[in-house]
Amino acid sequence: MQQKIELAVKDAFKTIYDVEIPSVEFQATRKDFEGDITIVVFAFLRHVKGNPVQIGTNIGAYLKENVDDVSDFNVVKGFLNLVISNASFIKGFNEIYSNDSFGVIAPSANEKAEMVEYSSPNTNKPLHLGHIRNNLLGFSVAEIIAASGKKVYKTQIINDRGIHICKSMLAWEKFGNGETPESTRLKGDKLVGNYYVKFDQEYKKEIANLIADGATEEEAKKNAPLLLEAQEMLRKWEAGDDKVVTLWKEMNQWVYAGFDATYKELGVDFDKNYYESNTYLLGKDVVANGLESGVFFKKEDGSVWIDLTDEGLDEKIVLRSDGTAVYMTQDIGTAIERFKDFDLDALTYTVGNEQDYHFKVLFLILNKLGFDWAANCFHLSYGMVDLPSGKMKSREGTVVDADDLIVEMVNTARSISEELGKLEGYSNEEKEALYRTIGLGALKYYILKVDPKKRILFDPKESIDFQGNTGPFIQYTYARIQSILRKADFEYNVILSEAEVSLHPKEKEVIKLLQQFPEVIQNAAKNHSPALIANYTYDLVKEYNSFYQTVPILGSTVEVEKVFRTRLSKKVANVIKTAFGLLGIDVPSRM
RNA sequence: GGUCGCGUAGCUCAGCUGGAUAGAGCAUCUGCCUUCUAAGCAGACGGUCAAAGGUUCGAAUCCUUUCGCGAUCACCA
Repeated sequence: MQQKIELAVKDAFKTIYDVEIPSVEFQATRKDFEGDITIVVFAFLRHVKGNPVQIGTNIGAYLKENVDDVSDFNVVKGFLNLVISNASFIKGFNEIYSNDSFGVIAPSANEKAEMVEYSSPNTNKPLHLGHIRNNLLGFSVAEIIAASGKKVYKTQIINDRGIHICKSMLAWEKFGNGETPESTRLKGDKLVGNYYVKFDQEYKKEIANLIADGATEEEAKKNAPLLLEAQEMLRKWEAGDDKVVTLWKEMNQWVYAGFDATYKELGVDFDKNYYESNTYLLGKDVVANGLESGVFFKKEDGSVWIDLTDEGLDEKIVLRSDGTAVYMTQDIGTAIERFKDFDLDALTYTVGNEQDYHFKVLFLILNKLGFDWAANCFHLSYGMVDLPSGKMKSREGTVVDADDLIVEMVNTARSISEELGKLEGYSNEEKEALYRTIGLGALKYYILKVDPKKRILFDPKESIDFQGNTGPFIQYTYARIQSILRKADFEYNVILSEAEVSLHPKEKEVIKLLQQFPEVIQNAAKNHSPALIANYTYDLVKEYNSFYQTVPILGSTVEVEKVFRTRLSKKVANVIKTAFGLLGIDVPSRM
């Protein structure tokens, strides 16, 4: 309809002023003015000289005359407010009503896919609050891109090798007494994480002893026997030592089982896992080629660098003097590998903003190496989750554990629900499932509604709200609509003609919001921002509630009004469900 | 010091490519549960959009400078 009006406006300028207008700027009419859509006349002054009010009036009159959607107009200053006819609204609503996947575009087969990487944990400790933000963001963005018409592959790279896991392995060997997740009834990632902490404690003791014996702090840190042993273990691992590799495999399996449990709780999944143990040697051949073609240069000590001073950055190392790979080398190799493994044209990395510089450099290097897809690599950078006490520090025990937080959210949902006591007739299992849906809904929405770029201050003492702009509020509206639909004792799924229904202004607002949904999804995909979906859904629910609870049904037209209103409710619920699906949030039929 | 990000109501956040009197929630206060679920609705209170310049018909939004907070600038990952 907007396009129709845009064309008509262009025609109007042609007939009245004989000028070509390149585009028309629309915006929603502010609530204080009469009308539904507003055209900003000021923008035309570049092309047409004259009084904006006069121009607006002329155009408005033309539109009213020639476009049947426009039933009236008024001009305030430079703003041309158009009143859209009821018939047009009803027609528009009827078009979207029966489409259950309204707003979602199925992935097209002839377009290339996009890969979204997220999570990418280390295998030496459990997932924490920071991972939760990462996981929710990555998963949601992947869903949103998929809903915007693109095939998406979700992936993670598991950092399963290196000194960190050796530290856990060593501590387990020395102090573990053969403990296993089964014997301790601990989640595997928790068990391994405990030994990582244990290593650090024992390591610190050794350092203290060495310092007491007269070593400097630096020497002590470097020469503590435990650290040397861990480094030796890493060398053995790299040499393929049977015993070390066997232990490594076993302990990593424990961790994976633990991660899988957390991922399942969070409702996130992956199409493909990459393991650093398979990819850490990648990229060296690319560096060799790049060295030949002059993208990189070698220093006297044999290390290889790239000079990015022309781009306003520094020199960056891509290969150590001993010929081993650095983080950057691997990332170059892994990116190329992914484009070989899948038919991609874009790659998104969900990684915290402390790595902004790294990814800037990575993409620049890929570009210089001549990969045209480098332009479609995107760093989905997000702010840290900070605690009131500052950063989360595992050594200081201020980490908010992912599993613990989920349990806490579910508990809060349980106690609020029980207090409200609206769940008669539900079995205990059904209730527990519901508490989970609500608790996780609150957590996910709380994290996803804020702009990814911004840092989040998370106060564990202050529990996450269940009122206002929250997940449970929106879930609640959904549940209420389900109740309305259950109780509807009339056939509401019929087609109503455009003439039968009279619309309340608030009803119009709801329809307008519904119609924006496809655009919101496209926008969210473009900006990699679930926050746009979240805040849109809230606006919709707010508007709907306000309508439904303040506008009475008038006696004379009860039947038709009831049918239309019920259909509107149903569509709102449908959009909530779709939108929340994109955020990875479930929606309950009752709560 | 260089680079990047952020700064909007007491608190947590919206505000799309510049548009009309800057919007929600929480908190505080006032109403509304015999009609569809009160995890709700209606209303009041609350702002120098960090500050100053600039661009223009028009700036929270774009540009410059300053201040504050954070990140980053390793032969770590």
